[in-house]
Amino acid sequence: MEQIQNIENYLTNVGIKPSYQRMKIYEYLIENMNHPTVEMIYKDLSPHIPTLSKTTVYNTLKLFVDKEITQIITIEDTEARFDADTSTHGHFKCIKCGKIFDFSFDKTNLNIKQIENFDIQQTHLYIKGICENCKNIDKKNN
Amino acid sequence: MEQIQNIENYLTNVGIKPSYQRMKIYEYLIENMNHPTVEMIYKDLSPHIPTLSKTTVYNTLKLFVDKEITQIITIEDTEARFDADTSTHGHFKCIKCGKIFDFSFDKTNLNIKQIENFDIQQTHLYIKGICENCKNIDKKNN
DNA sequence: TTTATAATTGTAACAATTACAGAAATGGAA
DNA sequence: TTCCATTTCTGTAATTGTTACAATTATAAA
Ligand SMILES: [Mn+2]
Ligand SMILES: [Mn+2]
Ligand SMILES: [Zn+2]
Ligand SMILES: [Zn+2]
Repeated sequence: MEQIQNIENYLTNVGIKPSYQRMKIYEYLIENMNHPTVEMIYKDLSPHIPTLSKTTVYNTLKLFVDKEITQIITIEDTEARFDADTSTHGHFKCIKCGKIFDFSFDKTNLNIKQIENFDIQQTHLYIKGICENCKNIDKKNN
Repeated sequence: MEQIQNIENYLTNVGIKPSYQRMKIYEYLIENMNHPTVEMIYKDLSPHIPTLSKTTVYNTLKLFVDKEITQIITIEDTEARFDADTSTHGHFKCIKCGKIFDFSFDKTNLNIKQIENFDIQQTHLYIKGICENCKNIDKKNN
């Protein structure tokens, strides 16, 4: 209710006309910070917005990315994931359970010499491996 | 000539039967460290191997990745890129000229707390922006 | 040479994404 | 209100990167 009100103002402030679909999709993104795919967003919102088209999900996300209120996570090469948290932070993907975890890192002391005169606009750190929970499950089974 | 000989031995050592196609594709990867796409590899090798199939390029790259002599670079969400340098190193993509630059970074001082008990297998650092050359071109035009 | 196995090829299938044209909604001006 | 222009949304078709699969070809041992 009030959340929607906030979203409406927020979208307006960044120059996006707050249509019902756009508000619902943005609301979904901030309530589900688990880096959803287009498919997940569409599947979950369809019951509540029966007329929703997958094209609208694609168009809306592209608009959000253009206006820089959403970032694309390409940690897997199969399909894109979306994140309403546009701050620079890292992503860990567990190859066992598939879950994607956020983590923060210090990009100031990366000490990168080769590109020090380059103009940096986006920094993405992707780490793959096995999360603590899956590690413990593995231990038990051995 | 001799290069091919080395590649033949190298592939054999990592457990890959060195067919002509596989040797040529691996040779292409180490001679073109510009992180080619499947399309680039296929286009460039086709004239020299007229019977080459794009499926063979896909199959061969998957085999190289499985045997860990090649890594997949997913810096763009459109198509996969391949890198015969499997060491942990960063990639910078210039959004003007599209070129992808390698750089080294010290992953030890990233200071990541949230995933310190996780089992890390791969680390990918992708940075996007404008390279020095394109920056200078921009300056001249303003 | 025969025969089994592995590698390659070409086509079809698939899945994610984009293009596009028509329908619906929106927001003034008359 | 009605009319009209513009924007947004929708559904389908097209496109693109990738994978599945069956048939062909190459390889190598018996
Ligand atoms: Mn995130
Ligand atoms: Mn590289
Ligand atoms: Zn896990
Ligand atoms: Zn450049």
